[in-house]
Amino acid sequence: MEKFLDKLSKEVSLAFKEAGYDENLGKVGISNRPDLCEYQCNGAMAGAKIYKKAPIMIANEVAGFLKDSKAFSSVEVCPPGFINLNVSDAFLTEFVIKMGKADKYGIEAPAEKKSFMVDYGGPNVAKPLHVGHLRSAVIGESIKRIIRYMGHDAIGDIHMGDWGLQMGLVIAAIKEEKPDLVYFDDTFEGEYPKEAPFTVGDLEEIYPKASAKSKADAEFKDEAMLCTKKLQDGVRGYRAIWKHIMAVSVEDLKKNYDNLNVEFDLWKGESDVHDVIPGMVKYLKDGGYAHLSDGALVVDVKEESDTKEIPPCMILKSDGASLYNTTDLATIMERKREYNPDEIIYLTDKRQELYFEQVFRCAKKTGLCDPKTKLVHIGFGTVNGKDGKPFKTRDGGVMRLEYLIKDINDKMYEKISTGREMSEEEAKKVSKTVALSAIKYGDLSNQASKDYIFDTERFMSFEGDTGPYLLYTVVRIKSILKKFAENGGNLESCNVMSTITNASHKNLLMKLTGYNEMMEGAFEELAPHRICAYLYDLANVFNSFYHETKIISEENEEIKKSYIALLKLTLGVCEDCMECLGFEAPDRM
RNA sequence: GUGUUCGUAGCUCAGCUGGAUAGAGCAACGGCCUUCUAAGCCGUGGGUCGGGGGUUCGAAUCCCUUCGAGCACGCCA
Repeated sequence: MEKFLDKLSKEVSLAFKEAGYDENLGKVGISNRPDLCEYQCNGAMAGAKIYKKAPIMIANEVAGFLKDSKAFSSVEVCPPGFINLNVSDAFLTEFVIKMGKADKYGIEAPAEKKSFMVDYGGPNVAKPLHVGHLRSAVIGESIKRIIRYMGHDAIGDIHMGDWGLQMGLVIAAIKEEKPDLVYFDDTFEGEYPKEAPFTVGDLEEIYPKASAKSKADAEFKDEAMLCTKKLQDGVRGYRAIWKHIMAVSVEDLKKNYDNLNVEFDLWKGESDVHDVIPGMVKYLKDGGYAHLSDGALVVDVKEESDTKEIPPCMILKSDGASLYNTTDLATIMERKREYNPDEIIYLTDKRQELYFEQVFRCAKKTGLCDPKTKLVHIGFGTVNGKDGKPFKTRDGGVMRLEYLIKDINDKMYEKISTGREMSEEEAKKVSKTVALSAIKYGDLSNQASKDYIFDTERFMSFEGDTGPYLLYTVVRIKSILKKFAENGGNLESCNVMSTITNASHKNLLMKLTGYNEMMEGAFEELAPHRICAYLYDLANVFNSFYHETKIISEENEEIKKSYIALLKLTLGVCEDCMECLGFEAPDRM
């Protein structure tokens, strides 16, 4: 469905053309002076230079041709050459009526359906999630949903850190503590136990200890490296214990991501490409792409247009071992082979920007990646505490995501269960829903690339630009619709009609018309915060309308039904926005 | 050092490809509930958009410069 601003622009462009000017000057935008008009066109001023004519004259001529336009109820020219426009009720309501009937409120299926892979989450196996993992999960999930909503295909891949030294450290630590375990007996030929000899809790303790020990104890570090090698070489027992670590850890991760309403299609990791790395390295060598530099195997990725020094992309360390780059390149290769997507989107901390630039260039240059595949890195900023420094616990440790979420859930439960009549069970469920919106909206409403301050109190507030405020607004709408139905009203029979009763009514209609344009923008820029801003604006205009307008008690039956239809539309738009952001509203709160 | 991102109200942030008087929220103050959830709405105060220069009819936005902050810059991920 055509965008509303484009429809208005078409009208004005035609007037420019009729007046003898370039029709491209007729672009209409939302007014930045709502006290003067609803929409505005500044083309006359841009045209002044081209036609060597006073802008006010051009504007007046154009306005003359707009007199009969059905789209506008008023057209005014203001010095130096603004064309101020008010949209006619009929034109506006006609659009909203069409929008209400259209699939996805006027968002058309894409001309060309594309396939995307979204690489997000990126947790490390055997290590608990911390606040840093929040952004990747929340933003990535939203981007995946936006892509799907726009009618494209998206595969979400968690891309775990499940290989390399970190696993060797864990295995070495287990071995040290329980050297008699059958996994470490090289002569053992039977079947390994199905049960893991440890729990998630054990793993969470093992890793930090092992990591610290390896730094102080050289012997232990050597052992860890040996374990890593044995694992990678496929030694039976080491693979078996690794599988236990994976199973235990993945189960826990699933639980955690589940709590965030984040869902992955693929649970792949670095280990999945281990076997294809030798082939890839051979390909890079044989193709003449890679060469040795200071003992390491690298691919040059400099380009003439560079304004900065881009170091080569390292394929193998000087000791011949693979590294992050190696697995990422191999993953690109495998993704090409298995899915050949049109675009791969990576969500990581923005500090990895240069790194991904190197990897992308290398993948393109060497043909590991299809030339048509677009590789995109979305680097997000740091989550800071109230002091503006990276978010920490009170004693300065890393804040575990699980505890953070639990803390917010508990606080929200307290807030919701006091002063509301609600069963404990419902209050728990509702507070979890509201808490999730607080966390996700708090994160997503900031531009991804910027650092932001994680202020629990502010995010959880029901006032202002917060998730709970939006949910509250949606709950209000639901409540009215419920009441209407309880009073015997038929929701299906309600239609928006062309009467506009007051200013806030019109504002609501106008805000709704911007939906498809906003969503397309959010998709093109992969920017969930655009949806947040729209949702907040929409909630505000709705609340104004709500306070100015009695809906259930409206006596004119037709107008009442029109209001109800408008509420249904507003609710639908809000729900679709929230769906794209990855949270939802309860029925009451 | 090189590159890069950023600097907007007391605080947290918007501001799309340059447009009229720079916007929200929080905090402060003042109104509005016999009526659909007042967890709301309406209003008041608060700013040399870090500084300086330039391009333009017109700059928070584009260019240059300067100050300040963060981050990255081959064997970590």
